[in-house]
Amino acid sequence: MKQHPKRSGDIRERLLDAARELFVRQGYDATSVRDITTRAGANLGAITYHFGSKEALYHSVLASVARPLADRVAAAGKSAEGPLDRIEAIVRAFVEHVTTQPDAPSLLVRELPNRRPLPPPLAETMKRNMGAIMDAIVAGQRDGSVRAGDPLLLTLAVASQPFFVGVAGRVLREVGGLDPRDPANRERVAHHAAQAARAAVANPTVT
Amino acid sequence: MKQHPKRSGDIRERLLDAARELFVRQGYDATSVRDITTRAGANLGAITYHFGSKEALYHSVLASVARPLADRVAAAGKSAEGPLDRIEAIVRAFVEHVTTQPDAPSLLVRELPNRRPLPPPLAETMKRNMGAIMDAIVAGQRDGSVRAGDPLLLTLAVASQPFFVGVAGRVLREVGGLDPRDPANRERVAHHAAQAARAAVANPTVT
DNA sequence: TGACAATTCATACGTTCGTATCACATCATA
DNA sequence: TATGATGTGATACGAACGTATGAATTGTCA
Repeated sequence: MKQHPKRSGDIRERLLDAARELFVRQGYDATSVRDITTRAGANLGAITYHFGSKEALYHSVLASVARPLADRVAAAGKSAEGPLDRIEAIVRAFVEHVTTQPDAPSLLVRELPNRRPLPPPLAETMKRNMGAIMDAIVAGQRDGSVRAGDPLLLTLAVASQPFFVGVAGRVLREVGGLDPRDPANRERVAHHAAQAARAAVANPTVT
Repeated sequence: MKQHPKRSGDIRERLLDAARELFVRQGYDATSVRDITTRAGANLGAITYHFGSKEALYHSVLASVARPLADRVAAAGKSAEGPLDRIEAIVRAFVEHVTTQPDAPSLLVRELPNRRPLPPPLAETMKRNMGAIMDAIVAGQRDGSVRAGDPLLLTLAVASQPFFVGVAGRVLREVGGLDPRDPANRERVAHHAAQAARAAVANPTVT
């Protein structure tokens, strides 16, 4: 395991952690390399040394956050049998991931309105997640369990649920006094989002 | 109409417009007062003079963008009769507003992950919009047209639809080649989101 | 028209930013 | 233990930032 001559992974990891927390909370521009290195207990030059630049560190953070989410969603998409159950499983996995770790949607959501192209790790995750959902939608339309309509729009209707939960968790907390990170509530929120997603795309003439 | 001794509203308006466009596209931090004043054809000091500070200008922009959306949604919430129709009308109004003018969700979505309190204009609009939806939900639960469940979570399921359309318009365009700003598609997207929202909260035992 | 307030302008100030520089410490290997 | 690569540290640099300042201009009333 010791590829590096020294055990250099230490500060590198701490930089990644500190950067993730700060980027999530304040965004890229509002977070200075001094903020990050101070919080990581590292020297000012550490980011340049380990990552080359602030932006490269940012992309590393994105990758470290987005990849696990996409993996988990992809796994959920393969677990269940029927298309509707698959959709529900995907949404549940998404919500559970996102309520324990809202980093990915927070970061993604800051990038979406930008004009610039999405950073590659985010774009890839987005594609994988929406692809998993759309596959289930198309399969469901074939066997009649999902109602007719543009698969892309139906996918959006499904994806919006868990995504919004991740981003609007703060609203739930402030307006409704309901913290989706609390394990007691998490199951309820996940169940609810999954049900809503299922109902939104299920074929009414069958259900 | 001329409250101001001079017709000073000219540059002031241009500053608001330029700032809105840039804040939407790049966010607050990535937009400098020099960007704004240059684009508005104004002097560097114009923002300080007319608004006092960059942040005050930002809040003015937020108010000018968020207020019309909340007004439109509130009006839509009063137009229809039954709770489900009201929900559908709200979502339609929301989507139509947001596809022609995605500024409000773009700005809001950048603020949501922040730790700091929401800027007042955004918080107020958020409250008004979610309140309008929740009113309809509660009414629908009373008359049985909306299924049982936490009204807050059902509200979230509804609000996520139009909101996500506003934010993910870019994704629709890039992944699916479907531009929701195109009037031809707008109606389809609005209809679709409204249907999805209705299906997500409708009482299945009745429908 | 003359005077005064409102506005626009050019420019300066102090701060913070990301990165570069180069000296120093640490450790594996010979 | 000498050596050389790897990592860490203190500090410097130039650029960009938001705002302040005071002069020049503009427009409106007496």
